[in-house]
Amino acid sequence: MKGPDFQALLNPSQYRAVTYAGGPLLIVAGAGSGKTRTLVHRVAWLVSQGVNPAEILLLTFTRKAAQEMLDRCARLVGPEAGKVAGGTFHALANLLLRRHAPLLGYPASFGIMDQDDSANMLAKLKESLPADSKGKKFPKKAGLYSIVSQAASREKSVSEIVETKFPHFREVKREMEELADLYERQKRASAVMDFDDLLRNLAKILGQDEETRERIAGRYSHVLVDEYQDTNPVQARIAWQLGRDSGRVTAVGDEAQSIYSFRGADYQNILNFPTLFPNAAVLKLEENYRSVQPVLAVANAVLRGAPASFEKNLRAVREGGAKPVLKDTEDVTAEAEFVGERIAELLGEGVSPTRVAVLFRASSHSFELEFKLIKERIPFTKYGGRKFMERSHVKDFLSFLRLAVNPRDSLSLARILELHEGIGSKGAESVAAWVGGERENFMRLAEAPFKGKGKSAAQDLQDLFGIISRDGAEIGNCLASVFEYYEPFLERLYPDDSRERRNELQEFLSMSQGYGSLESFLADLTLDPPSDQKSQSFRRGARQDLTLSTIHGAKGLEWDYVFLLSAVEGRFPSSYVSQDDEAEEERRLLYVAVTRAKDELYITRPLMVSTFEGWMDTRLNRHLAEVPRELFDRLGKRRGVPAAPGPKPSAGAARSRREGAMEAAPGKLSVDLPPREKILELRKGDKVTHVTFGNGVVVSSRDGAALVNFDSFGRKNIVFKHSPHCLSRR
DNA sequence: GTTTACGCATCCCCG
DNA sequence: ATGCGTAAAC
Repeated sequence: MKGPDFQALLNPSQYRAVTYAGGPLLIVAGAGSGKTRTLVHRVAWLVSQGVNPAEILLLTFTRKAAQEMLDRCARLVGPEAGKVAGGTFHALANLLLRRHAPLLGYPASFGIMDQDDSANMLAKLKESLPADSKGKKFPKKAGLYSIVSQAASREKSVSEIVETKFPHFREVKREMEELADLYERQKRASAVMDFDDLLRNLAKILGQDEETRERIAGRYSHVLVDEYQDTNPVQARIAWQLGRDSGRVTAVGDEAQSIYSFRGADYQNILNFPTLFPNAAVLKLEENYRSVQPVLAVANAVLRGAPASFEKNLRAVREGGAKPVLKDTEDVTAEAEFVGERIAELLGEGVSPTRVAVLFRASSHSFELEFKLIKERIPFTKYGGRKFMERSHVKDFLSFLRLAVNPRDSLSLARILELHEGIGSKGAESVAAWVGGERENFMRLAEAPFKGKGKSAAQDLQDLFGIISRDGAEIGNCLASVFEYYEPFLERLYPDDSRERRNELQEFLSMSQGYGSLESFLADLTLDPPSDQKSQSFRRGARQDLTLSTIHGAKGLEWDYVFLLSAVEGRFPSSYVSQDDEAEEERRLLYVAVTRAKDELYITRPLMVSTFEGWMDTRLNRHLAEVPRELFDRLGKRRGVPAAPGPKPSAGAARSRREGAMEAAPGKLSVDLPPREKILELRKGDKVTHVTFGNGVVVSSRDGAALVNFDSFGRKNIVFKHSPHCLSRR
């Protein structure tokens, strides 16, 4: 087969990597060095060399990334590239386990739990721990999940994780072990796997059954792994199990961009690649095509203080360009003003919104900006939220479907039962226990020990499941039946916005088009959840908008103009950071953020932020503080700025508090809290007026916020410490 | 003993 | 807005 002229399309180091014909290969690719390009061309090159595309396995971080790469491949070598097996480790595991899970005693129709499910199961199991552990300080459910999952994905014991990562929960180490044990058992009894199980169980099969391993590994003559720095030890093991026979393994990554340790990723993986695969070649890509030199200078300065690794030396190919701007603003409102204004300016100059992105550490950091953008009527799309699948009506709805596929899924059963009036957690538990994970029992649910008011649910449920868990039931019919059954619950549970929620559920009908089985539809929904529909303001054509994204969500992407919000201690790095390794991860995160920018980079720093304790002075992000000041253009360095002019109606209220401008230089700054009496002090029963909601009565209040029962809007929580003028006593 | 209602705190990144 | 813990209602 004749392929494209690779030599002409690539620089010499990329070309070497693309056409490397030996054994294991590690491509250490600095930010913007054409990593994806190289990987895409390598796949294309393999195909052009006559390798059967179906024998190429391309493992990526997200499903979308795989799809995009294969599309690009197809443009190089034709539709053949579509036969390449591409996807995430989890998707691969799902695929293989559907066939091989019975080796581990799982039915092929096992369910998949998302993080929320896992956390809920753990929280429920916590209740059943022996009595002597009651009263001790336990992690909350998110913490439970984090501990158990980190243990699984790092191949460590729960005790070890507690000792090293959660030392403050050392007293309940034994209980955590016990809990993890119960969790394993319940998952098995329910025939469900969590995200870690998918990987672990695949690794287990590949490890314990040599014949199966050889057969599976034999299917793939070439294995390529993208974003290798964000693999966890189990994933590295899988790569090894699949690739060690042929030795034809290519890993691509950049240890400086490893930002997923909270998920068990370990950048040691990439450092250890040459050990895992002896005689691996290590090739580096060090030319940066993306950013102008001044942006890269900041990026390199951020990395300077990092522990040594592969010693890359990133060189900017592009010359010229402006220094990144480091902008001090009074507070987050002023920050949003500044960013919003600058974006409006850019768009006014004719810059396409798709060339602009705003990045931040945490989703909530963009709230003020979202306000501002809506006010300015600038459409944006926010990435990084995955709320949709977490909404309770979505979980309710999916529980029906899961149960239809997998009658052993007692968690889903309990969730459904508890929807009904008169059935609470105890009632649900006793019914679930009666079913005992037996399909026959499940199919005659009406005979289960329902009590009191709950009895009326029994027959209806049995009828429903009689329809939807029949073999060969049409997906569309199943969805419609569940929809019909669930609709009355929507009305009862969410009287305020049942319409909207109904519409969201309706989306499932179209989403399910093209799926052959309910099982594969559910697996896809869990492994590749649709993003939050509500976060897309003005809901217009998909990729037309300005991008708002978490830094994590911006991984691998680039824009001409990049804004980074709130680069201050407590927000970024987040206040969670306590250990050195966590701080180092924040450094890499900053590096990722900075290297997303091609032409212009703006970093903003609100000098004050409000926390639950009140207004606090901020310090610059510690890693930015290490960067020589002369590498930045320092706009708005507030030296002797006069007091803000008189009381402006809106933002002025927050602003005028800070009369006597702050010096931006580091050091101790006086906390400039507003005089006490300026904050409205409210108590229960006070009559108030709100600019938007009109008259109401205070139900309860704490510092700077109040729950108010409005005459015509009902109950609302008003946080007025940011905007005191909104609410007044009458 | 269970369920439900209500007040209260919390709200980071993701397959 | 959502979820958790506690108090009132069933």
